[in-house]
Parts: sequence; C-alpha cells; structure tokens
Amino acid sequence: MKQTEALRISFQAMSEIAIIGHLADTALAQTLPKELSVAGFGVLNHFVRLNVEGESPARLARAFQVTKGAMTYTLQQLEALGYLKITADPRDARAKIVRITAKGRKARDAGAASVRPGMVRLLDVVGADEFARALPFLIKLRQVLDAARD
Amino acid sequence: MKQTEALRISFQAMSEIAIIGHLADTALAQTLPKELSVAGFGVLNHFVRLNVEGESPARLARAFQVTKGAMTYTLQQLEALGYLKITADPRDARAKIVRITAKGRKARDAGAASVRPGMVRLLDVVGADEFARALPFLIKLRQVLDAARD
DNA sequence: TGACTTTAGTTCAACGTTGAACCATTAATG
DNA sequence: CATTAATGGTTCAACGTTGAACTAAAGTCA
Repeated sequence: MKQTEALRISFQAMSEIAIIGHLADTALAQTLPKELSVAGFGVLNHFVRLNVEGESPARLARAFQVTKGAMTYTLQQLEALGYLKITADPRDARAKIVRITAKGRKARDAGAASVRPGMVRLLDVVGADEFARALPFLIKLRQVLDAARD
Repeated sequence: MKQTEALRISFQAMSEIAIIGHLADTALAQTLPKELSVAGFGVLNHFVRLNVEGESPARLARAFQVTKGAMTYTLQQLEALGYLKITADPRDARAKIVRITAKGRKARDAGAASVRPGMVRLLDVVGADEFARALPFLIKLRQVLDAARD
C-alpha cells in the first residue's frame, strides 16, 4: 500500500472513531438521568466493574485520561449526590481516598440498565462478532495513543 | 456467543472508541496552532477534502453532528480569522453560504501537514493494514449510530 | 389564500473540559 | 540532612459544547 493511501485510510479511520465516540457520548448522556454526567457514570462504573474498593483522585484522573481539575469537579458532583465518600488518606497527607457508596452502586446499576436496550439494538444491526473482531485493534490503538501521550 | 458476553464486548468496544476519540482529539488540538480549534480545522478540511465550493451552516452542522449553535460559534471564529467568507444565500433569505478563502486553504494545509508526522508514527506501530481492515466496521457503526439519532 | 409547520440562523445560560497557578506534602539527590 | 524535584489536590478563567428560546423566512395543504 502506498504511504499516501495508508495515511488517507488511517486518517479516515481516526475521523470515524472520533465521530462514533461523539455520537456514543451524546446517546449515553441522553439515556442517563440528567444529574449523572457521562464522566460521573464512568467513575461509578469503574468501581463496580473493576471491583475496586478505594481509589485516589489522581489515579482516577489518569485512568480516564482527564486532568486533575476535571476529576476534582466530577468527584465533587458525585459526592454531593451521595454516590461517593471521599476521605483523607492516612498514609499520605496529600492524597484522598474515594469510595463508592451503596447509593452510588444503585445509581450505576440503574445507569447500566438504561444503556442496555440501546446496546441490544446496536448489536442487532452490527453483530456481536464484528465487535469482537474489532476489539483487539481498538485496544491496541488505545494503548499506543495512551503511551504516546508522554 | 452469550448475550451477556456480547453486551460486555460491545460495551468495551464503545468505551475504547470513546477513549481513542478523546486521545486523538487532544493530540490534534495540541498539534494545531492554538487559534485553530479541532472543530475549526474539521470545517476547513471538509471544504478541501470534498472539494465543496459553498455550504450552508445548517448542512455543516449536520455533517459534523453538532448543534446549529455550536456551528455558528465555530464559523464566527473562522470568519474572524479570515479563513471563511460568509454571505447571504440569494435563493433563500433564511440561509447563508459559507466559502473557504485562500487564507483558509493555507491554514488547513498547514494543519494537515502538522498532523502528518504523528500519523506516520502511528502507522509505524499499528500498521496500515489493520486500519484498512477495521475501517468498514467503523463506517458501518458510524452510519448506524447516525441513523439511530432520530 | 391563510393558517400551520418546518427550516435557517443567532443568542444565551449552563455544563464539563483544559491549562495554568497555587499550596501542601512526599520522594530523590548531593 | 537540606535542597530540590515530583506528586496530590484545588481553584479559576477560558473554551467549545448543548439545549432552549427566539426571529425570520420558506413550505404544506385544506
């Protein structure tokens, strides 16, 4: 394949990915209850999915590729909603420990449930095997971009 | 494949796509000169890539999956920079016609050139064929989500 | 034709993000 | 050890986005 062609294709692929990400974000935001942002749902989901007990804001910021300031904002919202409990870290006076509450767990379950129908509809049209085939490529691409982010 | 499994995989795929989109956006924003936003570059690119002569703001908003308000904002920036010329549409008094200027063309070429090295580096690691294999899936997924956006 | 409905564009408050500045604390180094 | 560098967290202005409200101009159709 000519390099020009390769550049064109990879550029288009990145464009498509950016658009899909945008559409998915918008769809998710509309599905979730309005007091829960996509970022907030992501954090709640993180605790449940990975069965993590406590995380520091800094670790969360890195996990979500977001600035510390953005994470501070998101966590403040979630704590105000009673979905998280944030305490001081006894081992490091700079740090804090973030924990999900029972209420937060319920909110994330409700969120996950509200996403399901849309996902099922999507699987109906696109096909589970296509997702499965694309996933390794996506993971690799994410890892590379992630690492390149210096 | 069990449905639970299919849901898990497709959900993860969408997550990866969202993250990649986010990383790509950030990387692109850092590469572009600071007066040119990703959205602005997208608009300039649209005119050059598709060799379109004139477009209405409404059509552009639809093409980029963005609200009319967001497109108004982007176009105002680009016009202030002298990259676009916006005139009234003689055939429809509600509408306007957006055209790229020579200066805009130069800015988009410079932008495209500044993206190239990063793209080449990406191709080095991920491989052009992988992009090529994934592209049809991505296009299909984008089209489905696009259509589902009612 | 006249009454609705749709479409084009703008404006504005609110949101979630970034980048930079800042303070406090811990880690690394000479 | 004493400095210096790195890390954790917050705050704030600025940005680009949404959604809603609005004006103006077509389009539809009975």
